[in-house]
Amino acid sequence: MKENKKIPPATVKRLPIYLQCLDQIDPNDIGISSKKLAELAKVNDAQVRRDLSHLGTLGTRGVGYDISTLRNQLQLELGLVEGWSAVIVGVGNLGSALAHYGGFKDKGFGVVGLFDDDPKKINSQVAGLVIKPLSELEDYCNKFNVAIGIIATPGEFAQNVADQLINCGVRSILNFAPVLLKNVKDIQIRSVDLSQELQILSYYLDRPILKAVD
Amino acid sequence: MKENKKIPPATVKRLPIYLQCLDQIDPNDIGISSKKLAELAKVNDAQVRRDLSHLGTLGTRGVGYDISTLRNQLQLELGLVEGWSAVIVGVGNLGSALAHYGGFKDKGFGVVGLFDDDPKKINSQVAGLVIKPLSELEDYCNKFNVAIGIIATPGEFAQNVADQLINCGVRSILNFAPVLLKNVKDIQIRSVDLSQELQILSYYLDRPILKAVD
DNA sequence: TGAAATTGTCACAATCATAAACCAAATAAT
DNA sequence: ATTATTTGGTTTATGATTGTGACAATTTCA
Repeated sequence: MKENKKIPPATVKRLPIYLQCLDQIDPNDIGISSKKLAELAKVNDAQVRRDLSHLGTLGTRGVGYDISTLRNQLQLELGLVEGWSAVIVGVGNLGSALAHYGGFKDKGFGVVGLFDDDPKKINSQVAGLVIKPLSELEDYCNKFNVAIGIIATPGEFAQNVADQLINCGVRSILNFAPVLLKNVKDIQIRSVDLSQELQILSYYLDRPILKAVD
Repeated sequence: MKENKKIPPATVKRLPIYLQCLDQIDPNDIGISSKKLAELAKVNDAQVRRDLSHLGTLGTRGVGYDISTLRNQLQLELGLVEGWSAVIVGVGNLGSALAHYGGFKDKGFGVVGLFDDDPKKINSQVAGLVIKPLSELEDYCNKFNVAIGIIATPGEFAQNVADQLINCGVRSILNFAPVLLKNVKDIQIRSVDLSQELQILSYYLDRPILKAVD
């Protein structure tokens, strides 16, 4: 399949999973079959082949996929080689946890700034970064060319923070506040609502026969 | 639509959103139309009506939905009135943040225990709870009839912890560790992988024309 | 009574997952 | 070297799930 074609959203969501699976296999292995990868990723093997075919012709018939080629291609397709910079706004418990989270750096993201408007927090350090007031957000975003804003404020401030981020040129937002942010053209927003996840689990708790998805 | 029928997963995922939207509207309002609710939830209004029709005939033609009835029905359907108990395993930065997170209690979930095997953490307090070693997990689960386990350990321990939780009778798991947990029959598992969310955003950063979904 | 508002539901279109059929490459056997 | 076999990529087909437009049915209000 051609590489310039649009990749279906359902596939995009699985690409990071495949990447994760590659990190879990024996580092001595040099190749992997779609069947094996499907097993690790817990999806159908036909799905794996089809998903990967969107990235170009990566596999070798009769052999499988070369692991390092596959990893490179996944990273390339996902833009993980771009070294995107991120800021975290709201340095409470969750924001602080996110600042310490090593998984971001591993995947090529750099948290370059922490912001909070609580005077008690400003100028204190978390995870090696000094917390700044939001008034300095714009300078930071320009200086570091920040592409991603992570919102970990209480719900009531989230929309305002999002507006400010967008205003500063941030094009993608990962929102942990329990509110639905306004949709803005050309701005990517993903929300993670911890309590919603529990609620979905709760639904299926009452109905043990059914299976949750996604 | 009949109430005993299976609700499509895509709908189940939206029910908590509708509930969230109800909390955002003027407390003096007594009713709401599908159009208004759709606007708040950022979905199509036909979708709202169809989703809600799965809960029974709640609305009144020509009028709309009674807010308190709707809220009650959503809470009932999602099992939020059951008062499920949860434990958090892994009290690092993220686990600690989750322990402090108020959104769980608001929705009827109670965090009744924190567990960690780091000797330095055991017996210290976080969010009013004393951290216990995993050896006490089973007693706790029996005593409090724990239904939900929240895993916030590093990836390498997650599968082991999940096995232990299941062994202790926990039927639902919310996993924050960056690993895919084994699928077990009759056990509900949802995973939230922070770095994966960023990776999906990253894909669309390179392609500003497309829009991320979900 | 008639017009406006709004629901519940059907029908259709789009997306998606899975299975099947087919084809290409590599390896093993002769 | 040739052929058979295995592996697996690619394409097509099929069925399931999902989202959305349309509209009859019901209620309110003037």
